[in-house]
Amino acid sequence: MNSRGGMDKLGGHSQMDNLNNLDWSLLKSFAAVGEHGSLSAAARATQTSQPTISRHISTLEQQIGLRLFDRDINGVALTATGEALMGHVKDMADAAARLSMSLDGKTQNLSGSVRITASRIVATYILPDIITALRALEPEITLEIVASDKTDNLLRREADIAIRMYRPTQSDIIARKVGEHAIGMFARKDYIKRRGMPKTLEDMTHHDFIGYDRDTQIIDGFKNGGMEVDRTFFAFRSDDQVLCWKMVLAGFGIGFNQVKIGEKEPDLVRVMIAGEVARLPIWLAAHTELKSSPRVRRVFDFLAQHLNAL
Amino acid sequence: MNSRGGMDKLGGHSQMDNLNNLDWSLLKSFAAVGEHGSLSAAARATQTSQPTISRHISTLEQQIGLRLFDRDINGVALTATGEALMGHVKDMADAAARLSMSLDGKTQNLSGSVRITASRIVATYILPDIITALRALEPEITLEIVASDKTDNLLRREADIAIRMYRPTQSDIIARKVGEHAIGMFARKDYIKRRGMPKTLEDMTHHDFIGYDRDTQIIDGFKNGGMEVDRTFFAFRSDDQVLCWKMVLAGFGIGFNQVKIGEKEPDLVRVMIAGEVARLPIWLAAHTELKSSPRVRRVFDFLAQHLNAL
DNA sequence: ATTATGATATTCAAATATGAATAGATAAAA
DNA sequence: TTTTATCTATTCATATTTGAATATCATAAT
Repeated sequence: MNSRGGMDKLGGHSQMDNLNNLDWSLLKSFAAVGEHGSLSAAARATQTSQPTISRHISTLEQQIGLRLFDRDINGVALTATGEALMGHVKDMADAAARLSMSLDGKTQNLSGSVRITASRIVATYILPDIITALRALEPEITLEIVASDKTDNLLRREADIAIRMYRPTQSDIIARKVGEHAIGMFARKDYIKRRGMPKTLEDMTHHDFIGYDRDTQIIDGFKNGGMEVDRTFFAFRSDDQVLCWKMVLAGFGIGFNQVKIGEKEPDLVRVMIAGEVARLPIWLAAHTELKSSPRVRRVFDFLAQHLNAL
Repeated sequence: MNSRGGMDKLGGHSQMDNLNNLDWSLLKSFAAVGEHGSLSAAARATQTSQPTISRHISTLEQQIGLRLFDRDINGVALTATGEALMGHVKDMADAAARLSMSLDGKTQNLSGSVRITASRIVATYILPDIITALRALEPEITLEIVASDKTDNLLRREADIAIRMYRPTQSDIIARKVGEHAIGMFARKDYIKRRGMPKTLEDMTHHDFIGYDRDTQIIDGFKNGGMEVDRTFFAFRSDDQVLCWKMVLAGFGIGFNQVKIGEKEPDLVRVMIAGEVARLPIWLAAHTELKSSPRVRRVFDFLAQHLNAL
């Protein structure tokens, strides 16, 4: 088209015309760059190429006559202007995500993919069996698991279904509590042989514990059991739950995990002092718009049923 | 690009990919068609061409696998699906409009155009003098007047500034009451010569009145003056205020208008029975995002000052 | 009957946008 | 130091998109 070129001619309201009639494709690229932090990442996310994104941003900046990003070699950073405008573009992206989800509910077939987000522990030790069973029943459904301990954004459809260990709070979300997992203490058999099996709370002070850095659930569990501990109580700390579990499997000391997971490991033995350390609720969450998608609903219900059975 | 073509191949989640990564240009066209009611009108509004819009809609429908519009020879009508999705697309359009307005505030020069919406009466009889004066002071500013008795949508930037005879209620709007206009009765001199000048409320029942069809302000004014009338009291009714005024100028009977306007007509004479018939407030309104636009602010303040002086 | 108007779909030459390849530049890793 | 991995910008042949022109149909006005 030649309308863009035509705007360049001199005239009182040429700029006004441009501002009022921006190309939404450029805005989409702008949103993607703002969200992913680099032109390349935005290109990957939008399934285009980096030169395309680069030109889109340049064109947009030229049309509005303002710089949106400071470029340097490491990537791009929003200018103050870009920051101010990003809010509006994000609103557009949110609406687009809702559209996409609503759309999904209108295609009345099961085939397609469903993206599930879960903590790395759950994704690694619990989901494989469940989704294998589901896949056998529903071969039309492709499953994708995002194993991440950060909170994914269901409102943006970073995932279709989230499995969480706390009550979801975002609005526009349907959530269902599907069960609870007991948390227990485990150690490798040879570690216990070497250091002895603790029988009382007092015994525990002579052992090496593996715990989480910022997550206070374990500490709270001890408190409920009648033992005051703080972060320094742990000989090893990390917020990477899988790493913590690997430390237990390596025989470093006593660590924590869901009872069902620990009991599956033949090399480990459960350390029982005062029953369960804690009980974690299991919540399933999905976006409201997706409740009419038969595919997502099928997976949601299946997960609810099987997580409950544990 | 070839990514669109690539989506057509068979595969479990080919559709999913499409839905999640829609082309925002197509959505813009969809929004425009939904808003303007025809492909051609949408093409005019988006400054593209009708074939482009037609293809955009077709492509979008093909990608999502659902029909959005029923076409017939008179134009297009949203399907149930289209209706459901239109809400989300409108959200995008609203966000885009806010972006555009916010953007306007960031270009720190006065040049550009400002669109003012006002009733046809105000646009015809009051604004010309004011904007002529403004234009002399600010030659960089281009002014555009949308003379319309329907309520324009400031949230969508159908206008930058609205002059209204009632308190604006939309949110995200800044409004300022800038004055009041007295409403009086006027008739052509030869009509009065022929039919006599009414002196009392009683006299008025022997005259032909020109009034509005649905607008009850005049009727309310009579009520306040102590005279109960209803719609049938008027010998001629129309909601087109300019047409009503033309009827007065043609000598059909006694009509209503702002005193300042009526007094300017040499052929007319004011009919005074119980003082003013009514007082109408004058409000100026603009979108909050525009308060930082120097151009719009300049016009807003100028209008406030000069409408107040009347 | 006839014309004028306004709607959408289709065709095709021309304008435009795209991505693979490449260059250049930095930071981290070996 | 060299290598590797990431960035962004640019080039250019190619694929895509665009709009003027046109066809076709329905309705309104003359």
